[in-house]
Amino acid sequence: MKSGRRADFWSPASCGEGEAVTEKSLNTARVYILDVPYSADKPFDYYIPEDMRNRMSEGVFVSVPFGKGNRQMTAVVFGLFFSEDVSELKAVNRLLEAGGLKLNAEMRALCLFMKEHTFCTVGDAVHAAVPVGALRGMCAFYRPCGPLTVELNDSAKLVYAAISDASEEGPDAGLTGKQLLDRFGGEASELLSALLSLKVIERRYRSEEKAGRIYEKVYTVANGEHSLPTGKKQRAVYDSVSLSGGMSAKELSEIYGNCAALLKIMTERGQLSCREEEVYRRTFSPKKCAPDANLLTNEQQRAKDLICALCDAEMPKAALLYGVTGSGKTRVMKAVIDHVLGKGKSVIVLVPEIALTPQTVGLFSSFFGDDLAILHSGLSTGQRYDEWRRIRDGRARICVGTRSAIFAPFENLGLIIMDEEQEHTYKSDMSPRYHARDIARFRCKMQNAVMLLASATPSVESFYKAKQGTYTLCTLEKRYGDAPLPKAIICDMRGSEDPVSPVGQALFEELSENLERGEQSILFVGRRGYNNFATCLLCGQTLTCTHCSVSLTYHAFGRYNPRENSAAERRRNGRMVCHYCGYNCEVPERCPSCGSSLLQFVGCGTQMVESELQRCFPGVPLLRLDADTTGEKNAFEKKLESFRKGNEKIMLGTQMVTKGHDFPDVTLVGVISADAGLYMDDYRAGEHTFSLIAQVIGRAGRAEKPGRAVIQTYNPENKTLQLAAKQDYPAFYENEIKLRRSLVFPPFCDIVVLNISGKEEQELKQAVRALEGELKKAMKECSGKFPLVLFGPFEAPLYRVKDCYRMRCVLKTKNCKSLREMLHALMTWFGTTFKHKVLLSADINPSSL
DNA sequence: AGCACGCCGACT
DNA sequence: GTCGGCGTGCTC
Repeated sequence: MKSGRRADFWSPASCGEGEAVTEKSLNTARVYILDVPYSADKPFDYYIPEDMRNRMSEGVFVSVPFGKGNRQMTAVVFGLFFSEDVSELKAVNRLLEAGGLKLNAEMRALCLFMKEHTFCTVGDAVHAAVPVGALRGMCAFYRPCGPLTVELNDSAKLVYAAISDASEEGPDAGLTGKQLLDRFGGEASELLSALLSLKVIERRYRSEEKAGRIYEKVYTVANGEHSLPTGKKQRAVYDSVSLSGGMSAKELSEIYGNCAALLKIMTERGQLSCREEEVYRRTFSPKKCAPDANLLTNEQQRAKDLICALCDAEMPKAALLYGVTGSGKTRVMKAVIDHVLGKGKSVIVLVPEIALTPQTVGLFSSFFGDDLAILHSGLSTGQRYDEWRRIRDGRARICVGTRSAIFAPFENLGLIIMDEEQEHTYKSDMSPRYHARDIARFRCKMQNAVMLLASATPSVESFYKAKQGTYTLCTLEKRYGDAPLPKAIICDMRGSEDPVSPVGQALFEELSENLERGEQSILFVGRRGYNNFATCLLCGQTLTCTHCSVSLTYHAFGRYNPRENSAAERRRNGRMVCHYCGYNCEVPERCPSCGSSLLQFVGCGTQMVESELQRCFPGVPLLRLDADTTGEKNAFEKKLESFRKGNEKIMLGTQMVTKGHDFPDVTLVGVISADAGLYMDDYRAGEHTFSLIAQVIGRAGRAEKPGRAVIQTYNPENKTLQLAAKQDYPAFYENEIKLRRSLVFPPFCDIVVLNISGKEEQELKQAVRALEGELKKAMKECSGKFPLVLFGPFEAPLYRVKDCYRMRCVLKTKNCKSLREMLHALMTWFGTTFKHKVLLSADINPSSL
């Protein structure tokens, strides 16, 4: 372990790797137990039975007895050492060796780092870093130990026979405890332990079926001397096998039809030899194509050289590749990846969402073929496990994926790329609440690799670091082929002639023009569904979810005329849906709080825009892209492909339309309402809006044809919108950083959000009061050590979600060791005081407030 | 999280 | 005088 060993987690005297204690045998394991609550998440020491010592090493998984009831818990060995007195220690129960799962020094250090920085347990960190397929793959099964030597009674004989039969199938075959129970009922467990103690059968571990491995017969030309086959088909098969250096039975049958018998004969004759080889479930078919000349412009070449020089330094470095949309960031990235792979190192490429992986994968698989692995949460357990193992076993050298791919088990990382670095999806909002960027920095430090952030609209924090020189700044200013930036019009909707229509006059004219010219358009809508919400004109109440304190959104079943705005009409045509918990109900006829029938539907979502476009442009094929229409697998890619082919002339949708590949025929982009995110009570609202608008506009006119953009707003004088329309990031940044400095927001401080949630409102309030007291006490003790300002406690912006009430405290502070220690103590205290009735979580610099 | 220890109320 | 409530604290 290079670093990461801390006095608070390790007692320095007793932690010995290569220390003098190796003279004596390492009889003690220091482990972290998985699945314990935060307050019990600390190292525990266990005695290692002698017969286990030679197989024991740091990073292995073990099963240990824990607590008064000696429950069997899975644990990870973090240290091995010698103890004089082991009388107080319990013994490790068994080693969990199945699947060869082991956490190397880097991963162990990373888990401790995550514990310290995100206030999760080591177990949470391990679960984040290791795919479930590998973790839960510890499934016990029973096999006979050699020939039977003792007399058994009748029922024992039956059980033994069943186990023996099943084990014939292969080295990993046998019967599991559950299978035995199913077959022999309750007495099975007694018989089982009797047979085990007689050493008639043994217990072994293997991967569970679902995440297990798949094997295939692979044929190669036999080594020894042999006659060549004479038959025509045999000869053809033989030649194929010989030329390819090895083919699976499946591949051969695809070419030659059923040839199982033939293969068997040829193997028996000694012409071919057959071995079982593992096949990995792949998520895409790699197609390697001829290396592309990859000509870079001067500017791109300079950026590439700069980043490659960083990579060659073999030091932990970070760079920010900032380039306007269409400046060829991908080309630079590809060139740098080639350089790093050329040095024999591995690469991780992170993309912000699953929907974007197919594009990136498509692009990269054509370059890197089988060297590419994919990791994201959309894969099945088995697929993810297989891809993960391909990386670990050195069969893949580049990994593309979403946030969790940052844990790809490479041991010789040269480069980690984060595309669209500012995206909030890189921050996990479940425990462990890590930011992929922090994990990337940690891994780069451990492996002397380079972290490359890429974006057209970097986060203010990252750009600040680049300006400060913490990150090396590489700028791409020219658009590809010097294509001009789209001409953007800000359209004031306040004086709109038709206040009902979400499509203003300017946008309507531009759309008509584009349709006439046969060119494509993209419209961005802030929200899915139909209307934003329904309000009562009499009492002013808004229809809200019965489980969450959010307004319900009206979703129409099919076509709907926005002008027929009566509740009765809507009742027939749709339902009210909660976007947080999925709750849905009929449209009420009367206001639930005052009983009036004056329910008014306001705001607009994707469905409404779709209806309106159908009304404005009858017969024009439209493509709607939002979470409701991309439910099925691959729907997103299929729809994009269809649009690329020109099947539809107008595409409308949520965030999804803002990213993605270039559509050469798109010359017009419209933002239906740019105001949505502008005035949220989040200090990053401006940054999000800028990034979103700049990205949508960047979709227009990437090829020879110049692009236009229409931004509809009720705040035309807003500076962020004006700068976004001009794609002037530097000016936006200067503006924003001044604001952040004067109001003291990141990067000039760190923000900690303490979330307290519980099902019982009274208990929650009580816990919050206690927390406030404890916090103020801790603050007094810490005063002077680091800056700390407390805001709250107050109700969270979404006070109620899924029947859970949520309160929060916000701290403006500095993320330093003393702060983390204080929070650690606070979390431990809270956990033991309130148990699971009320939950406390700490989130440092959350993605949204 | 579980599980035990422990200190107060309603029963034999 | 005892059975059982769940508050508090520990788990190598």
